[in-house]
Amino acid sequence: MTNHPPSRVGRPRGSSRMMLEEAAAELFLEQTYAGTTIEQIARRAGVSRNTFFNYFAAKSDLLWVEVDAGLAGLPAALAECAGAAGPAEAVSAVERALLQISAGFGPGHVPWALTQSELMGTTGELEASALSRFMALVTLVERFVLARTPAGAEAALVGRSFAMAVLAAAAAAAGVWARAGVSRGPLGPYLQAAIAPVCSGYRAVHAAG
Amino acid sequence: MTNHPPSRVGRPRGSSRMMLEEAAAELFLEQTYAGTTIEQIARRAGVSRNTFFNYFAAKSDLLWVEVDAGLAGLPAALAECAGAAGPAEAVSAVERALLQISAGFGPGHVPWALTQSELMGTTGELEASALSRFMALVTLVERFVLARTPAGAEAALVGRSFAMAVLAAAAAAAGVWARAGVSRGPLGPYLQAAIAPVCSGYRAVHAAG
DNA sequence: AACATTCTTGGACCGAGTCCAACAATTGCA
DNA sequence: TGCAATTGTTGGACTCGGTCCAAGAATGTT
Repeated sequence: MTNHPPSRVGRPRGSSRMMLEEAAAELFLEQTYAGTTIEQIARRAGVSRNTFFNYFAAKSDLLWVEVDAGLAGLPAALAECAGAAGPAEAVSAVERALLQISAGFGPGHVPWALTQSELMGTTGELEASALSRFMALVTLVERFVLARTPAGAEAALVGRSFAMAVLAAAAAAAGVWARAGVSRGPLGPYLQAAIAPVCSGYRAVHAAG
Repeated sequence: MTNHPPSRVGRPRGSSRMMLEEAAAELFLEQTYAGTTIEQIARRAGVSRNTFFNYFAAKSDLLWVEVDAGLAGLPAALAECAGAAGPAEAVSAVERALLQISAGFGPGHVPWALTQSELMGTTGELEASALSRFMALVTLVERFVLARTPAGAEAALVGRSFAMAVLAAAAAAAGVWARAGVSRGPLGPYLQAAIAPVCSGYRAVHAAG
């Protein structure tokens, strides 16, 4: 990725990023997310508070490192299905792409954002960070579908509502999966059960329309 | 509601609440939401900053007064359809209840939260307030549906994902409607087109399952 | 009049996030 | 070897949303 050939001008970055993530993980376990301040995280990582903002734009970003990494594959997964011609095929492509992404999440490591989601509502930062990620995915999916939908009176509305509905269902699946405890298997089946009805519903609309 | 018979003990409230709303409305028009501080709102309303928090728990509450008022009717609208027996009927009841609520939103007054929704992402408070409201509705709808669903392996997952999907589609409809400009008619048709596919998709699952 | 109750207010405080100006560490070039 | 240019790090000051508390103001009750 950002694998600069070892010669780069300027002062090299410290090994701070991973240390910040680890320090945060420890502190979140000890004190919960809301109970730890950026100052504490930075200090435990042996770094100044300002350096923290050099690596993360917001405290809440720490909760989403794993999720963001997994979701970064969505554009590529969608591009693989770029051949999809009509709107119904586009819906199916989105369905497949989401399932493919979910394969990256095993029962072992559950992202912070999901485990601490029960504390959502107390802080508000969590909600904010969650929704901003959600909306980014929405525009991605929406664009993919609209590019494969003939223009029509309701095309924009249906495209956007499908994007939001299918991603909301996916989020629901992730939440239930995370709360399922140790017995949870892979995320895939949860996701499948959650989004299939949405997808088939919108496929029917496109087939009829 | 809080219609105390005129005699009540203690110092009476000033007429502050409406003045705060009006002051905020003016300032949001002049300076946008993010550009105005609570201090300014309070001062224009002729009230101290602390008094503001006596009426609103957060600055973002000001964006949702109309929406909250409209959405307050959802429990009642659902209760009207409480006779619904099975899960498929419950889905239809939710669909009807949402449409009934939407009748309260005409083309004239569009809530602040929707008009300023394009600025979402800059502040974060907006996202947080939006998601917390969304999740409140989710648990409402989820409970309504689950109470009418026979227990089963996937019942919880399907119930929650339906709730989130249908409300996400509804939110999409509200967003598109708000952005439609002066030519927008009533919200109802938008909502109808957005949530119908979701509802029919989940109805099919329940009919088959 | 004294009192309980409720609203209002000022002030102090916290934490997230921004901005800026200094400083440190490195590469590249004379 | 020394001198830029570049980039990361740091401290400090600042803004703003939100919380907390203690004092005061305005009412009803006894």
